[in-house]
Formats: sequence, C-alpha cells, structure tokens
Amino acid sequence: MVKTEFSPIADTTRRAEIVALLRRAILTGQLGPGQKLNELRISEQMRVSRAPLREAMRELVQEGLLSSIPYAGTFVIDVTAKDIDDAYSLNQVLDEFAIARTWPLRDQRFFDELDRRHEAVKQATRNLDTTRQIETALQLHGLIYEWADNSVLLETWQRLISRLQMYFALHQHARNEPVPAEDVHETYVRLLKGTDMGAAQRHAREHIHLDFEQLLSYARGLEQRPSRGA
Amino acid sequence: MVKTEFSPIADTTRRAEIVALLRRAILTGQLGPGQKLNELRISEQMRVSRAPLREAMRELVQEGLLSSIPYAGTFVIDVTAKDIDDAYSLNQVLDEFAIARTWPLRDQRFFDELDRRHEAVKQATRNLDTTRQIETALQLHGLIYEWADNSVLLETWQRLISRLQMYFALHQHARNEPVPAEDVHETYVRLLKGTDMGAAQRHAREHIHLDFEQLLSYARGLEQRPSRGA
DNA sequence: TCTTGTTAGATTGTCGACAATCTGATTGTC
DNA sequence: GACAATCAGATTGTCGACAATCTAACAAGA
Repeated sequence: MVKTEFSPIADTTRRAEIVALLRRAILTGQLGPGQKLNELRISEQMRVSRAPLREAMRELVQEGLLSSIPYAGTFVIDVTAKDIDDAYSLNQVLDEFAIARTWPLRDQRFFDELDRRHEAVKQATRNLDTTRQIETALQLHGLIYEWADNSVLLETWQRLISRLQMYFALHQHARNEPVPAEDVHETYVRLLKGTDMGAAQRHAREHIHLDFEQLLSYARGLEQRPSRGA
Repeated sequence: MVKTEFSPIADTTRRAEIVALLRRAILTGQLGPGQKLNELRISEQMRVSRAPLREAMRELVQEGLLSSIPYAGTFVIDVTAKDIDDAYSLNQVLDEFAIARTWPLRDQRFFDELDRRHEAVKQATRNLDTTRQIETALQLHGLIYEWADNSVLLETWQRLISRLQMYFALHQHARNEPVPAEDVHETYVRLLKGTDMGAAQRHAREHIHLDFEQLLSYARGLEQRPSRGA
C-alpha cells in the first residue's frame, strides 16, 4: 500500500469564494479604508444573492478587516497610526516566541522552504510587482510561524498580518515608486540557518523596523487630512 | 457642560443576540466539544429564521469556537491537549508583554478596578458558583490586557481566552467538586500593585501553571476515549 | 460476502421578497 | 432665517421557499 497524500479539495461554496474576493480587494487596496460596502451593488456585481455575501462579510468582520454597525453598514477598517504601532510591537514579541519555538524544529525541509520563499521575494522584486512583493515577503516571514507547531500562534499571526498587509499595500500605493532592489532579507535568512538563536531574534526585531517606520509616518500623514472612502 | 459618559446602546439585531446565546452555551459546556449544531432545530427553538442564525455561526467560526465543513455541518471545536498546551505557552508570552505595557500606566483607577475584580472572584468562590468563578478569574486576569492600551493585544487575548474558558468550564463540569476555597489570586494582585515588575511577570507565569497542569491531564484523559457530541 | 449503484430523507447552501431602520430633503411653523 | 415634524428613498435585517449536497439504507451483481 503506497502512502497517498491528498490535499483537501477546495471549498466549493460561493461564500468561500466571496470571502477570498473581498479579502483580496481589501489587501490590495482596491477597497480603501473607511469605504462602505453596499450589499446590493456588490451582490449584483458578483451575480450572487445577498445571503452568502452577508455571511462572507461577517467572517471578514471577525477577521478584523471590516467593521459593521447595525443598520448603518459595513466598512473597511480605518488605518490609524496607533493600530500600526500596536500591531508592530506585538509582532516583535510574537516573532521572538516563534523563532524560539521553531529553532529546535529546523531541518533540511525547513531550509529548503526558506530558500524557496526567499527566491519568490527576489523574483517579485525583479518583476517590480509591489503587491506580490509584499505578499511574498510576508510569506517568507511567516515560515517561522508555520514551523513553530503552535496552531494558536499561527492563527494569531495570520490575523495580525492580514491587517499589516493592508497597511503595507496602502503605503506602496501611495508612494508608487520602485521598491528597493537590494535584497533586504539576505541576513534574515542567513541567521535563521545559523546557530545563534539570540542573533536571529535580535535581527528579526530590526529587520522590519525600517519598513514600520516608513509605514508609521505615512499613517500619521493620513490622519492629518482624513479622506473618507473612495 | 458636564462630561457625559454614555455607553453604546445595545445591539438590537437578532444576530447579535444569537451570537451571545450560542457563545454562552458553548462556554458553559451546555454545548459540548464536537457536537453538531442543527440549523433548523436551533432556529426553531430560538423562533428565528436561519439567516441570522447562520450569520451568527459564521462569526463564532471566525472566533474559533465553532468549526464548519461545507455541506456537512458546523460543530463545536474539539479539545485537544495540544491546543491547550499551545494556548498556554502563548498566554505566558502575552502575559509578560501585557504586564510590561501596563506597568507604567498603573494609577489609582487601576488599583481600584483590580480590587473590584478580585472581590468578584472571592464572591463567586464563596457562592460555590464554579462557572462564575472561572468567568471572574479570567476577568481579573484580563485587566492587564485592557489596561495595556494595545487594541490588537486585547483582541488577541480575548480570542485566546474564550477558548480557555471553554476548556476550564469543561474541566470543572467533569470534576464537579467544590473549587479551592483559599484565595489563589492574593499574591498576583499584591505584586501588580508593587514596584517589582519582573516579580509580577514571573509570578504570572506560575500563577496559572497549576490550573493548566490539571487541565492538561484532563484533556489527555479525554483523548483516550473520545466521546463525540452529546 | 464484498463491492458497487440507487434512492429517499435530512441538512446545508442560496435565492428573491418583505419588514425595519436610517438618511436626507422637504415642508410647515415660529 | 432657524428649527422641528414629516416623508420618500435607499439600505440593512429577516423571512420562507427552493436547489445542491451529503448520509445511510437498501438492492443488485460479482
């Protein structure tokens, strides 16, 4: 008997597809912060009734990407500088924990996957695809969470990251300039392969520090002259 | 002009009430792990149509209390020893972080609220109300998260804790014996009022350690002979 | 006996219509 | 003109019915 490895088949409900569509629209900035989601219009555009759409929106509300006010509407969450700062500081703590948990579990498969994701970032960078670059960079960063063998931690990080991805996408959208060509993840990958866990943890803190600083100043700028919706 | 302090008025949608009802049923053990939620039956019992019920269930799925399989059903999540262990280890890290953040923000109002919640636990203990005892103990513990002024952290903790509360409730249900009468939170409260932050952090780790150990052995016992549903 | 195909019942997913609520403009009054 | 009452339109919340899918029992054939 050969050991078969089947992955679970795709969700075939409209609801699941709607969730994916909406999430993507938010994370890429297609739907801006504060924007209201009109149920009737969206359901007509997607050729779907409002029932699965509303269920999908409820999921995204709990996921933290939307916020809903009864009888008023459902909106894309607003970006405040404090939110980013909060997420950033928590992310530092989680990073440290994730690295500590992953450290003794590293093996060849881990290193291979690390390289693969690193390569994906470089690929996106070469192609000047900023959206994909953010996506791949977060996936590279997320490996330590997937490897840490702690489902609650992984889930927590994914919730955190979906918001950060939205922020980063907004930022890039606004600046609309070519992304840094040099490989900023080189050291990160190298340290994760090394033997000094403390060094890896320390670097992780600073690794994303610069990006966050830029993001923060951008968000602070937004708050001076808030533009509602789109 | 007097500074008015109005709390937001209650959500008046059926959906919100259904969420509250279901959550309570799960956290008190009225709905056991693995149990399937029949939409038609529940909607009839609540005198509500399936639409708001399904939306409510979608929220609880994202909250981590339910899990859903398309066309198969929605179930109360299963309790595994690993889940508890994962949640416990993450909770330690978060506790440390929350205390560090709260520390410089402590003031008289903090101390008062601390005493108030401590008193609530003692009250529930005197009344031998185990469910309420768990609830109040978690609320006491949650003060450092509410005070830490980090919305993402608070949200993370609340997700974590709703599951832990379910575990604890199950545990108590199973053992069904009078809860410890002595005041195990005395030291915790005293240290949070003191000047040695490190001591408070260290104690927080051990504070819940014993409870978790009991919980873990209980969960491990469950996994030997899994009883599905109720 | 084991496997495969069929079918009836139950349950979940989706739809279109109606009810409840909010928003903004309009009207009337002082 | 300022302000409150009213009303029409738009939008969200809820309902009941239908479609799609799953489950389990049963029958047919090797």
